[in-house]
Amino acid sequence: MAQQKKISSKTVERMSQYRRVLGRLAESNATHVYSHELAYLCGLSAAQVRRDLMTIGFTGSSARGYDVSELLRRVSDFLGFSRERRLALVGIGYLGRALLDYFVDRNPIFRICAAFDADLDKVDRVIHGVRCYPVDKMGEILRPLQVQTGIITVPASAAQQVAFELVECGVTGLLNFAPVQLRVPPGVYLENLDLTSALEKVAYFAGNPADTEREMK
Amino acid sequence: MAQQKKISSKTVERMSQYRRVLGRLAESNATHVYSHELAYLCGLSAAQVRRDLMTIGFTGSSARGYDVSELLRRVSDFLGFSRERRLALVGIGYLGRALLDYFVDRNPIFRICAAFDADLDKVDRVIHGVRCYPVDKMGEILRPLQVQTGIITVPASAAQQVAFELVECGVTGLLNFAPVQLRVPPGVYLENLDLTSALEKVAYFAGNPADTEREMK
DNA sequence: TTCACGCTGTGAATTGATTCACAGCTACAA
DNA sequence: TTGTAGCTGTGAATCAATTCACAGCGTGAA
Ligand SMILES: NC(=O)c1ccc[n+]([C@@H]2O[C@H](COP(=O)([O-])OP(=O)(O)OC[C@H]3O[C@@H](n4cnc5c(N)ncnc54)[C@H](O)[C@@H]3O)[C@@H](O)[C@H]2O)c1
Ligand SMILES: NC(=O)c1ccc[n+]([C@@H]2O[C@H](COP(=O)([O-])OP(=O)(O)OC[C@H]3O[C@@H](n4cnc5c(N)ncnc54)[C@H](O)[C@@H]3O)[C@@H](O)[C@H]2O)c1
Repeated sequence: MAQQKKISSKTVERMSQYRRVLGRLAESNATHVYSHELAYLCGLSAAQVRRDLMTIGFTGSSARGYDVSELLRRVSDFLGFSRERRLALVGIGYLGRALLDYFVDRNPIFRICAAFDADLDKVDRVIHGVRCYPVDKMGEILRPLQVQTGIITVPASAAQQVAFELVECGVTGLLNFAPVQLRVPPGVYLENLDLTSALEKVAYFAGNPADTEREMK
Repeated sequence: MAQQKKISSKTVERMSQYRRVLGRLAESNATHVYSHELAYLCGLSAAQVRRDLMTIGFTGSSARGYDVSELLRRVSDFLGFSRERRLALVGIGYLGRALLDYFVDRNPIFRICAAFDADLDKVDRVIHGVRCYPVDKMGEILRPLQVQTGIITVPASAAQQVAFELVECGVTGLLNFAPVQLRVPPGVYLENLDLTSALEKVAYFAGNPADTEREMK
């Protein structure tokens, strides 16, 4: 079950994109895709796609390309869609609620199963279909469910404490939206999604068209 | 006023982070920072910080490090905080509202000045302090204000059309949250923020601790 | 049955980003 | 005044990601 080669985070991210467009292709009854088609739909190069599929050992046919449904299954397996994955969200503010609304019921085996907030007005009810608990119930709820992934949408001042508690509860992957650099023990994966930096970056290039050049990833 | 060397998008993103932590440092009355301190606060290496500051030609003192307020001013200038920047948001759903709530009034010279939606129930009022207009008023509103940056938070099915319209209105930088690969003409900067991929990536590494290894960027 | 086209799989090359490593400087201590 | 510890600025080295380029194959056409 061990991974032979190490998989880069970029590759995993692209797998998620492949999965999405393969889903659409499957819905439109396409049976095969060429690497250049998949690439186009994802905004990548054909060589990139072939390289990625190589890393998960998927192989296509030289004349017909890749079998859509087979590849979809393979990519889904790779991403862990074969067994249920449970996620938790902490911080039911504007952003937390947007995420709950979006992700709940979107995929039954990849689901946010609990939300937490320090504000007692927001807890002990169901928001967008997810049970909301006070933060001090975290361990009690998360441990038995073996939740592995946590989403942090609390203010920056509370984020480190929340991260620490989530890790204590057995979470090994964190998606952090708070604008602070969190410290996590080795073995815990941390991904920061910094909306402010992203926006300032876009504004920078919008205002400096000379730099935009070939910056179109 | 032209950029001599090309600036990478990664560097710009880090500039935004530097700006944030420099702001905090200034508030706490720190007068100087060493590259390794700034690096620690941003989760980067000291060499990286020095390299970045080199690209904007900022230079510190070998014994006291960098002057906080001077560097803050310099980085802010670099990012374009010296003149007002106007942004527009299209799609006043959950995510759009979260962004409006967060970015409005946070910085008066870097501001979302208009929001648009196709749903007539959502327009012609003020949400979180921002005027909301019907989509067909886009040109009329954006052109005179010289809005350069657009945020797209509409459903995937509408995103390409919205992107096209924004570009028509003179926008040269787009931050897209919709899970589709948009096509924009050369010279327009496009940044995709794909929350689903980000989440699936975290879930992947949460479930494959072996791969987490040195993946801690 | 044979041919030719256009695709895949993949080493090798390239490009880009990050880190190393160290010369040179500066403030402070003695 | 001199010594020194610890920092910056930066060329060179390394490491990571992407692209090139092409051998080899499978399919459909003739
Ligand atoms: N909304 C955005 O567009 C946006 C943009 C950039 C960054 N962010 C960051 O994302 C995070 C969330 O943003 P938001 O707009 O949803 O904020 P918000 O203020 O609307 O929500 C924060 C929520 O966290 C809860 N909370 C506070 N302390 C807590 C604790 N210790 N434990 C559990 N819950 C706690 C609050 O009760 C609140 O419900 C913030 O860190 C913010 O800086 C948001
Ligand atoms: N909310 C999340 O957490 C999340 C996660 C992943 C991806 N996304 C993506 O972000 C985007 C926005 O998500 P959301 O949850 O806010 O969606 P939402 O459905 O709550 O809001 C979409 C808004 O866009 C408006 N709209 C629809 N067509 C339009 C058009 N042609 N012109 C202008 N406005 C139009 C709708 O009236 C609505 O107000 C979607 O593309 C979604 O896939 C959101």
